Amino acid sequence: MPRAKSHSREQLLDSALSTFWKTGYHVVSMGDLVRETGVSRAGIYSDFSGKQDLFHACLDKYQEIVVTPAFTPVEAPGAGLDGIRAYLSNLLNRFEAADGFGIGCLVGNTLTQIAIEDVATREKLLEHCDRLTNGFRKVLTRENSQNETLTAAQIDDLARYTMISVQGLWSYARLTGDVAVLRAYSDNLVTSLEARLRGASH
Amino acid sequence: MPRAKSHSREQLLDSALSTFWKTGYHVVSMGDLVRETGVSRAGIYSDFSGKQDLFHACLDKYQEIVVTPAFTPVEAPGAGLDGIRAYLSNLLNRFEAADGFGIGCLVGNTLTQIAIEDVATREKLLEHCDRLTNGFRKVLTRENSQNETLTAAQIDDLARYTMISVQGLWSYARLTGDVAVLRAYSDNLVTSLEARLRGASH
DNA sequence: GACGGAGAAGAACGATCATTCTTAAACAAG
DNA sequence: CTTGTTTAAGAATGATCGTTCTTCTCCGTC
Repeated sequence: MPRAKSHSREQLLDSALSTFWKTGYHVVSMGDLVRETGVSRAGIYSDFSGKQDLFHACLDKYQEIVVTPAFTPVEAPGAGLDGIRAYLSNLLNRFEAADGFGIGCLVGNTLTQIAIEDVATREKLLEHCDRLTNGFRKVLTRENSQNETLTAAQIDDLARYTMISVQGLWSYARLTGDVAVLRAYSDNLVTSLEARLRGASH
Repeated sequence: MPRAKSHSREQLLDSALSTFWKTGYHVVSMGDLVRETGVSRAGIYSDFSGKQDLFHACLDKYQEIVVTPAFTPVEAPGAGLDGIRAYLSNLLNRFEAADGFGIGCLVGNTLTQIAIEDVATREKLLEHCDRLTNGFRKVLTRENSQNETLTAAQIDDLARYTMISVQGLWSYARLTGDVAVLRAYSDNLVTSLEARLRGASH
């Protein structure tokens, strides 16, 4: 009968995820991961084929334990603009609780760290962005269905606009510790969505 | 009499800048820099005390040869929203000319790459963000002076909103090769500024 | 032509990287 | 307790990192 593993793959992933998230893929060394996760080198290599494999697993874990819970208000059936407000508000609350400079979004951080040629990683990042865009699109489509102020193409652009703006928010969150600035940004974003849906361009 | 240097410090900086910009600080090795710049290791170390010193000089050079020319329409005396439009349009044209995935903004890329503790670099990035914010604030203040639709504090927030949105734009530019998506984002950004200045929140 | 000094080139260095391998401890089965 | 198997731990490895140093070439001067 095989011995039970002394370390949990899930705990390893949790710990590695937060290390990659905070510090970035290239700066994190296997030695760092051994120290942070408490799992030996052999333990890590028995579960993953290498650093990149572990990182890709962390990207999946990030979707599971960070994005999915945070994005629930947007992806919930029947969600409206309030869902987007709740999503942003939750993220800002967590930023505030962290007390200090933010670590941004793992996906956004990775975006600027990976090589142009790394198509496997890029694919994962695109999936994340599409997920956000799709969530926003559903909400905006629903909000637009009453007045039909905007065309489907405009809703499409506005959904991507929201997604990219969120990327900007988390990017800048790495630079500032001032949650008020981020809240002001978030408020302005929601305000501009409201204005567009109300038909402010006419 | 000292011999003339065979390499130009400016050309070295130009070449190093584009290498850092494309690939990122940590991934670029001194060997890469020697190959890309055509300057020997000794040549580089005679002009700069090390990799980080060279990188900081590249950040300055970036301001000089990238940000300043691109941002002229916004910083020009008397510039209005058209200045912001021209600024965004110029950047997108350059993106399109590059033909492929964008390399984003060196400052935005660096944001997610540096360690939280690297205060010297962080300071330089903050300066850049403040410069953008100040430029946008002047334009928005001017546009707002006619109707006084917004308070000074609101203009402040809107200026930062614009700056952060631009960060998001360049962040996502690393992921997509589709300039139409970026143009749509840029259009939406300007539209939302117009709407706010017109007083769409009432 | 000979000499002196400065710059270019890249070999050399210690440190550290991701990965592999060796070794020993820990547990189930008999 | 003994044996067999599987894991954990960290030493070993080759590659590569940023940096330094040596070597050689080049050029102005006498």
